[in-house]
Amino acid sequence: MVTLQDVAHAAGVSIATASWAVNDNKDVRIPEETRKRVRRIAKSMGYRRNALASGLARGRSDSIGFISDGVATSPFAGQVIRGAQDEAWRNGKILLVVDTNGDSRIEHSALSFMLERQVEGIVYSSWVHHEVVPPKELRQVNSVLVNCYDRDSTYPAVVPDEVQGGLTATNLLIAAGHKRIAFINQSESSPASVGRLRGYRQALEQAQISFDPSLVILAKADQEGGYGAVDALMKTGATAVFCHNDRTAMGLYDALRERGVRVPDHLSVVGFDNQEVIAAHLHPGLTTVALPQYDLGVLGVRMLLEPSSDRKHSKDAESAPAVRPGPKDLQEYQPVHVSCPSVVRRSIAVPAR
Amino acid sequence: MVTLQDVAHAAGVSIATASWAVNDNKDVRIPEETRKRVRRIAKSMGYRRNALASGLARGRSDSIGFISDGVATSPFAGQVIRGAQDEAWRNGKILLVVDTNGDSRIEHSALSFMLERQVEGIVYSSWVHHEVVPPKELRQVNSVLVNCYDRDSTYPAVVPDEVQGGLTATNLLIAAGHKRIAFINQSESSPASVGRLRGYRQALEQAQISFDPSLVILAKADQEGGYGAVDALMKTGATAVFCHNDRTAMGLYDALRERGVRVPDHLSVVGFDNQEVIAAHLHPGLTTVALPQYDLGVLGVRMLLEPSSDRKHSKDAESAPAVRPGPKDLQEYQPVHVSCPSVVRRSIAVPAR
DNA sequence: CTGAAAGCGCTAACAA
DNA sequence: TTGTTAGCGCTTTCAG
Repeated sequence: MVTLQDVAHAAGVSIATASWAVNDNKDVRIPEETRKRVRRIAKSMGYRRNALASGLARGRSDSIGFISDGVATSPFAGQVIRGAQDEAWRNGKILLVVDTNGDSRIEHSALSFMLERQVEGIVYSSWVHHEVVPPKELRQVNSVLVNCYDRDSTYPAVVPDEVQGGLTATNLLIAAGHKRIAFINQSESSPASVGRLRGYRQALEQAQISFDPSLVILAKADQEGGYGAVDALMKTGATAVFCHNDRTAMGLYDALRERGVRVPDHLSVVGFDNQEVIAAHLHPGLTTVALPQYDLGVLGVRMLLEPSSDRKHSKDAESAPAVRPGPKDLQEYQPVHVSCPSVVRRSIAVPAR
Repeated sequence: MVTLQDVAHAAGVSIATASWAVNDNKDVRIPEETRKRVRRIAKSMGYRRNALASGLARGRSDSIGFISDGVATSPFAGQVIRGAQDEAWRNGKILLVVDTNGDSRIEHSALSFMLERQVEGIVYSSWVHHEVVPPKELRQVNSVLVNCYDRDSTYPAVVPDEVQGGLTATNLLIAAGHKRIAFINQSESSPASVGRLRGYRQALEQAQISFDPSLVILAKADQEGGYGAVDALMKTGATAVFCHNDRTAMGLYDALRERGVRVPDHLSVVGFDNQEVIAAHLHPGLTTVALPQYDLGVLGVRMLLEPSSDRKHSKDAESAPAVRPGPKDLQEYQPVHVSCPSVVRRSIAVPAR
């Protein structure tokens, strides 16, 4: 291994000068030619800076931790991680990734590992949008929650805008002229199910369509759920349906086909997630709303790297007068909601009649 | 930040003793009580070793690089990365992950980044099994190819056993009693398409069924390909079909349903990949062969960490007498083939007649 | 403009 | 058994 010392020696300059030349340090003026020469020699010798030594000396590691409870489990997380990586990259940082698989023991060791490695921040992410109680070690370093949030908003967080997403999806149907729109929602309560429902209702309201509770059907948020919801759905007499997610829509497609109901001629369908191997490949292609996974990743590390103080509001005694004392000096952050764009394909038509 | 020095000071021991105590070094005997005390004090002070300093001093980083051309693109890669991570973890190493998205510029910088960070090895992986020409920097460190291989086998590599997979898939059909088995293969030539075809033929041969070329249909390896292959398939009069992958099978399912052909009553189907959000959720559930993604990851880092010399064969002049000179001192490795297990669901039945 | 030198926090001889 | 100390490779004052 060739060190900076070797380079300096070979170039006949001091090690300090070599360092400056190699790092192209602007704060110090060394003749352009010397700089060039040193760099050339360094390259020819195959010099490569030792990031451990450099990091130690500078007190920074140029790395940031990324903790996820499931990269593998879902195609989703992959996009988040990619966004995070790209943004980190742009800032000269590298990602230390660990997938805890939801195991909190792994989570703790992962955190130690990262902290020992002097990460400059940690992105704590979940593959499903939900509330989490982050391990306390997270406080020891700058960190942000992605696709999840803590109850008291003591961490900055970035999540998809479920309400807007639900609104967008429903509007797609309304715009096509539908009035009787069913909603196969996730039976389990979650940010997604309540947010999307709210969006659905907002859209109806804005279109002056009165909300009919019998139009919302609860089901498990996967193919089996969608498949099983078909009877209830047919009974409603809806001309269109908003499915909680693409998997639900996929299951529904199957059931509809078995009944001879054609999409979109007999029934218009809109999904949610724009899920990789599914949405674009159903017959007909599924119109849906995309989860902004990549952007979540990007924003997550961006927030880490440039802690813009304008986004946070210190919880002062006036606005919340001793109602819930809580940890004294913790700030309260406004979660960032990233909007979910629509992706139009072929599953929507004007109503039959 | 509390350093080892602080701990030593607080405990009234030398810094060396503190180091030994904290790291539970067995090579040196220090009284159990001292050891305990130091560790207790360290913990109470919130001491955390600086991995940069420690790594620098020891000359190791306890980290390994993982380069992929697409974690995000495919649900597959997620599993590989998880396997790699778990195995690294077991050995006290952490993964530096970067997804190059197939961009060779990113690839080069990623390599530099990793090399600078003194990674102890690099796993170079691809989301689709194929031949690659790895960047030469890979030679500067211990590294292994995962789900890909280089032409001259100058790197250790671990790949799925496509032949065995194709054989297994076909045997599933044969075991159910099918004789006339079609194969919708990927039109593009790839390790998967040639391997699986070979497996298919081997299975037929072993079952004494003669190979009928008209039974193999070429199609794009996705839903659209499967969907479009239905006409050709029906013409063959096959009672069963082996699809190149699950996506193909999914598309085929759609087309069959539109024609009123029922799976498995009228036609038995077997896929390949056991793809996450698809295989288990089709109607009926798709019997398939699983790609051993997780194991590929595990084996990759394992091979990195314990370079077992029994797996490699130096290319000696006798066995290959000057035919292709090639880089003199490069070893030739035998790629490791990981077998693909079958996953039985409901898409296979005995032949109709 | 350039070099000497003092660390960064930790490990591992080498002494004691 | 424990402490002293010389680095690991690089950055960065501080003098020259």
